[in-house]
Amino acid sequence: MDTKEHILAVAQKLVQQRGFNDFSYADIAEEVGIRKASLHHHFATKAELGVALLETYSAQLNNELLRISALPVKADAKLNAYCSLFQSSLQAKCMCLGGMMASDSLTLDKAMLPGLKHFFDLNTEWLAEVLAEGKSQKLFVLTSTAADHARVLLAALEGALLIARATGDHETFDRIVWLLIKSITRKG
Amino acid sequence: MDTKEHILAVAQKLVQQRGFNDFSYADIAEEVGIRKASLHHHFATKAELGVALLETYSAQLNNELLRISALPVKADAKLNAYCSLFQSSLQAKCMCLGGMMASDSLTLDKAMLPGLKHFFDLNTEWLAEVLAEGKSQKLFVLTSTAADHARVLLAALEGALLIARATGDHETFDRIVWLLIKSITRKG
DNA sequence: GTCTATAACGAGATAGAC
DNA sequence: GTCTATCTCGTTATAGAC
Repeated sequence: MDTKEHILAVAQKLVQQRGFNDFSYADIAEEVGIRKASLHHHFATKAELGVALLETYSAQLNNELLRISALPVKADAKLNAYCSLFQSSLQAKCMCLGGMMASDSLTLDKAMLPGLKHFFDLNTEWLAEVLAEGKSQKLFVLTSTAADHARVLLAALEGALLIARATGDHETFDRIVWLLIKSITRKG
Repeated sequence: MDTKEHILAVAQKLVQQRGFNDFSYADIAEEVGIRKASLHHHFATKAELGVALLETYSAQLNNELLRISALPVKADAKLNAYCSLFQSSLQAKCMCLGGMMASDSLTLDKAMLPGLKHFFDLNTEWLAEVLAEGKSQKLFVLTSTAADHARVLLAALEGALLIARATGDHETFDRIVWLLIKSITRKG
């Protein structure tokens, strides 16, 4: 891993833990093992770093979604795998980077906002596909469009992660995920 | 309104817009019309201010919930009124103070965490009551306990507010609320 | 590409006069 | 209860040597 990737990895973790405005170049520099002035060679401004973080995070998500889509399983298992991504984040006491950036949205450089919107679109579009797949496999029963159910799922998972991480109540998170899946699963 | 209340009102709005760590005593002082040193007379430290903010926000919510509970309407209308609280927040480009504090949770003074947990409990307990009421009125069909559905509703509303405020997509927020309510509403 | 050094600013907090 | 003045520290960012 080269220095630029190392910086991005460290900064990503810091955003997910503290938020975009609550860590400094000094924090990154210490963990990467270089001086903070050197960071500006790779990312001239913090806004530039933020844009790059959103890009790489969306790319990481896309890789995960492609991996899940390629699994030789039905749609219900794919949805479970997607929810597991949030569960893993909670176990690491990390918020989703997109959700964290969203909470900071009013203070972010405007250059970061398109990348943020793109991240949420990536999630809902993939979810809508999996929901439609599950519907045609007679696994899911949807009471509205797949796109609407995708929006509800993403919002509920982001919210559940947000709350559970703050309260430390992992059981509540698991119950929310369970009920979300159950509520669209065909009975019997 | 005395000075202390004025400070709390201004600080609350700033938290809901920017987060607890992204505004300063200088911001409050300017809007209240006093010097920032004077703020320390009312709230010696920012953590003290944070604890007070959570207390007053929970008290405000409690007043709203009591008002809604006292309305001469059925449970479905009460649930609608609750969702409208989030809708109003979105229109003001404000996050829920609890949700915002939750995103900052790893950086908050530990004295603030019990008040934060209490805020979420207040929401879910009231929601569970209204859901149980609606079930006995044959308005709602629940596939799990009222408490579980309450958790899903709160998480989804917090998440929907978080995302919609960042993307500017108010229509998506409305569709999420509509589907959440529809999914527990008895058909016919 | 990394370094030392520093600029320029804003943060929370305190002392002490009025 | 509010003020002026100040302290100490941390922030992003830049200049210029190596």
